Amino acid sequence: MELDGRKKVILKTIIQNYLETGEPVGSRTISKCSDLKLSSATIRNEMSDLEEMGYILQPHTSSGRIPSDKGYRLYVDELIREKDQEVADIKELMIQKTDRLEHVLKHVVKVLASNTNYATMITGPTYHQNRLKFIQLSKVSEKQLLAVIVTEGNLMKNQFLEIDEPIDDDQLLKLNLLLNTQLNGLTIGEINLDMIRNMKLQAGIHSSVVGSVVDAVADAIQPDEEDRPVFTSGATNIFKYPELSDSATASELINALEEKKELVEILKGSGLEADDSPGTGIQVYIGNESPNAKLKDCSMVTASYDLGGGLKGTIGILGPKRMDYENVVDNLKMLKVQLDKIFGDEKNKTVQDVSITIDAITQPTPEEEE
Amino acid sequence: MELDGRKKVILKTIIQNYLETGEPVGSRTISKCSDLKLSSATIRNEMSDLEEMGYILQPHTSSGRIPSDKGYRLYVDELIREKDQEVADIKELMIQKTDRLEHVLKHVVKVLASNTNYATMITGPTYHQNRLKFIQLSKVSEKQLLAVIVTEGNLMKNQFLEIDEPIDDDQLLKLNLLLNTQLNGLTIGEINLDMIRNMKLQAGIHSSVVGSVVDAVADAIQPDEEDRPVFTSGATNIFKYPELSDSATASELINALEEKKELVEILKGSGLEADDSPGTGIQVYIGNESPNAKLKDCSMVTASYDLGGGLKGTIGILGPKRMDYENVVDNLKMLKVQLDKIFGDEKNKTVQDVSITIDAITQPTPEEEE
DNA sequence: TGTTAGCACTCATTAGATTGGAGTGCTAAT
DNA sequence: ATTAGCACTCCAATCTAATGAGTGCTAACA
Repeated sequence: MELDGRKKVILKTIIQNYLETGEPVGSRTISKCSDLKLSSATIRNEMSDLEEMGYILQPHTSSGRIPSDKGYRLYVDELIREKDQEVADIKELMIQKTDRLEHVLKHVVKVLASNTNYATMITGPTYHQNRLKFIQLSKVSEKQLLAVIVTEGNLMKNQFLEIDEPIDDDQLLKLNLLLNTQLNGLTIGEINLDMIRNMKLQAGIHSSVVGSVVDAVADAIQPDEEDRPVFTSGATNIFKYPELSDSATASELINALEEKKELVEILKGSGLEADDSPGTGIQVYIGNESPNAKLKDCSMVTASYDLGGGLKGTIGILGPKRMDYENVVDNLKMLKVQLDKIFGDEKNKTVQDVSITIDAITQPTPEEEE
Repeated sequence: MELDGRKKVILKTIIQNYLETGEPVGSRTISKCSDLKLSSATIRNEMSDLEEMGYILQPHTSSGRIPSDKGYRLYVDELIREKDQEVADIKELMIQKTDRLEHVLKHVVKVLASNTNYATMITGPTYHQNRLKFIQLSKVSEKQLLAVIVTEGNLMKNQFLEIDEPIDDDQLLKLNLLLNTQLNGLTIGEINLDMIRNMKLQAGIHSSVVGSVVDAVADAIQPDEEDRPVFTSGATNIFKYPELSDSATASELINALEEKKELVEILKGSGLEADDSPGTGIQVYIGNESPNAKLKDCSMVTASYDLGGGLKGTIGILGPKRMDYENVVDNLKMLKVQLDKIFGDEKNKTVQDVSITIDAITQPTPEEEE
């Protein structure tokens, strides 16, 4: 059997109708609202075919049809192909310039959640290859040093170091010089034991400090994948969709949103695969296509964002299978544009804002616009 | 009418029974399981009295009785009085020494949630009066300075400052000296315009830098009450209690847990009032006693914790009114002991661990025990 | 006077039975 | 190829009756 034009139109109508109502849709409904002037009987025949082909299914004999995962998939693919052509028309999102990326991210999920009425999530960016840029040891008290480590993306980390014996200003200066000359511009992978031994040798009595600093560096430069920041919003939106709001399903979904670790896993995966479908970077998972079994009754749309400077993260939207894909995809595209607007223009500034969990940095040039 | 001993026993039995089952409890049940050898008829009379006094109520004519808020209140007050006498026997909680307080807090809510089967939340500590301890400006690049600001609790903040004209090492040293001598030991309230003007004068051409630094200081020292860290866990536990898991209620509760801002508000309030009931620092809100209308169908138990060094925060447990108060109170007490164990012994170390949102600090003396 | 047994009554819950209607599949006519 | 018509299916909503846990009250009892 072949999926001719008419079948496609009917399928599309069925899906759109189902997206709105959430109820199985019958032949008569289609016959009325579709542009095709066909009687319900004809539609029935077509629907019968569509069912045979696996695009729609019947919850029970003699109820209307609902789209199958395969049906959704066809619809979404088609939809996204169309969307690719259009230039997304950007309604202005109310993202204000805030002083920390963390805030922006929180804001983004919130806006997105209230815009779409689905649950949303976003992961903070990661750096591919983080290089050391600057190290500074300062003496805070007799036996305590403060190490400040700055990496290329201006990710910062502070750490106190206890020292056994006092160190004078001159020695500290030398130590700083040593650390900076030796380690500057390196990634964690490039620091080897040889170098460390070498440095320890040169540092003399303060070799233990070098060890501590290197440890701190390792930490700063390779931030825990484990507690990569994830923000979620609109979890309660799930309750707006009856098919998801029974106690068991809702519990499972909200649990999934709560388990940040799993969430990161899912979103990370999405980000990678996004390379497949070029152009948009938007991925749609329908039902069982999802990497996580918990989400088998939902759909999830993810998009990876890129703030330049190697900063990449992922946004996700979680909703029922009968999600308004069109709106969601639009929103995500719009969001990308917005983020670019905010962060894209000045590379330096962008990167500056980005020390997420690790540090609080305020906008260097405070252009107020509240 | 008077609340004699027998009535109290009966009330307690009713409540305990209801805590377990969640079902209205009838006279016959009480007559069987209570130690008092009384017939159901007698119990009925007593129950009738208790109802008249407002301690219990009937969902509808001819169903068993359930405790009213007033009944719970009596029970909880009595219970906590008892508990105060006992020394809580501490089952070892699986809190490991982690390297960041943030992790500890996250862990605590998680453990507590799985221990109690309720939803839990915790706010990070705040400082009452934050004093400046150390300021360091370093040159990162030609036109960029890095300001590191450390306050008394070792709360740290980094901030980049853009400068218009280059500054040489000597000048930087002077600037550092100036800032430290002038501002050291002050709270934000103590820095006045006069001082700033004075400093700007002394700084000469770099007066604008002083301004930026002072701004950064203000930020660091008075961290946003707004985005005080709050962690929640076990939100899905509410689905374990039928009386809370209908779609509307669940949605409202989970929403309440999601709205961190409101949550902080609630918990902050609790912390303050905790002074009333001395000794425990544990507060119980039953139903409408809660400061937030959203929680009117639940109970909430809060405890403020104190890590020394002016570090105070609040833990909260949210569950149905028929919450196992005894267990919850025990758990909270135990937790306090645990937290003290971890953080209490060495003041310095405690405070060190605490730069929560602002900075990542690892344990200065890494006593591994994994 | 406090306690108990017994009885009539209430009312939420449950299971069955009934019905209405939306929808299908099939067939025959157009 | 399309459509009208009819018989059939089955979910969902409504009603009914039965069940049973629980109460309040009264009268008897220690």
